[in-house]
Amino acid sequence: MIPRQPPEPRFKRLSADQRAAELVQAGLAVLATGGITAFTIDNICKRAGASRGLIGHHFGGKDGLLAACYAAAYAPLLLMLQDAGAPPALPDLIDELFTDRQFRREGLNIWLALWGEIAVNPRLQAEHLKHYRTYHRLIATAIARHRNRTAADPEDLALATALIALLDGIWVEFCIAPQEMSRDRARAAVQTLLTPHLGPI
Amino acid sequence: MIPRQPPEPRFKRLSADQRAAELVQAGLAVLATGGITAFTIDNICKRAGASRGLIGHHFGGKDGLLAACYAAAYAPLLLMLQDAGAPPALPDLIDELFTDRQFRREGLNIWLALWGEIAVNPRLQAEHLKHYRTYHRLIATAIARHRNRTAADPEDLALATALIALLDGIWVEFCIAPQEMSRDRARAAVQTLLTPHLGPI
DNA sequence: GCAATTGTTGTATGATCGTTCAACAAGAAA
DNA sequence: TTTCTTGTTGAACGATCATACAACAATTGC
Repeated sequence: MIPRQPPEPRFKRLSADQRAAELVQAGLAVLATGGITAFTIDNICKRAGASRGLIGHHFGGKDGLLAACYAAAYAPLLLMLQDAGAPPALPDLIDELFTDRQFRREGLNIWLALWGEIAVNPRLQAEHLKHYRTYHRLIATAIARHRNRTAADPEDLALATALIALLDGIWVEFCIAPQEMSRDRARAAVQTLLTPHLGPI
Repeated sequence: MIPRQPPEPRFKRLSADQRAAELVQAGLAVLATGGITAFTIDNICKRAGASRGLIGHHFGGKDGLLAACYAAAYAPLLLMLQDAGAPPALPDLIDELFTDRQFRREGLNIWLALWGEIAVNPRLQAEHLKHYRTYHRLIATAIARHRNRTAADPEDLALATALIALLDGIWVEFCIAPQEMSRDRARAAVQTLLTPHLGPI
């Protein structure tokens, strides 16, 4: 008599939150690797090791997952800016942006993939605005603190706008021409343009 | 007797160069409107008023057309920087970047669409490098001239790198959140960050 | 006019796309 | 155990994708 094994489960059953998180991670990985054109149901589900019906079930469709991926792309940045309740000191903040954790092609590629889509997709544009405003306010606060102000004045807000744009552009160049925009050059660009306004950082 | 009209030609026959140019223009229009995901044979040929076989015939396939579109996207910028044999004076150059001709969402959207693709497409990356180096050299030359130098020194090159990144980032923000990055704010950002190095512009 | 050239058309093809949904099964509750 | 809830599967569907190519026709050269 062969002892009967309990049959191997055909799939693993996750909580809705867990499964959603795995699909988002897979979506981000696909965006980083192949850009927005690789963001397909097949690619994502294969990467996540899940079946094709799940994206519809958990996100209502591909667009829903894309919006969730956008929020997830912002998460590490906002977390770093908020994890102590307030943004870190500006020099620390900038240091962090050039660590291996933040300054990685695999991570930054995601922004390029998403920006091209946000520019022509009103729903994602609305989604973006919320995250951007939080992000901008936190950067402006860090700048104001660095100047020993308690609240950000218009000058701080304008400088935050400029710094955000500069970082975006650095990420673009780093992703499309790494030979020309090394981490050192990127850092030097930020130093050079900010020092006259904020002192040596 | 009805006088026999010469039959209406069923299509207009263009020279290879003309047709190629029309397809490139249609491709750019599609990128500006719908991003890289709208860059399909059907969309492009419909926009160009041509049949679907032509992209294969003139460019060998969609990838060939995309590379041609990338070169065409750079053309207005490089033309502006070279049309007098040398780049314009730096203040004029920056003024031009904020005219209606250059600072338009329809035009700048094209960059966002392409960047997301270049980041994950080695062939386009190689294509990009050529154009970028020309672009960078011209900007650096304009900066050197503005400082009364005959040739660009390392400081000029670094500042050119920073300025290019800043412009890229401004274009990104302007395309994905026009409410937050108006033309005036964009201009102010460039002024604020460059003035300490180049004097009032 | 006539033949050669070459730009153009549009269908056929097979692959892949996003979505839907009925059947299923894993785990929780009874 | 049995029932119930709900996460999961995967096939089916119609739409759309890029490409190939044989037939065609506008123009050029003669």
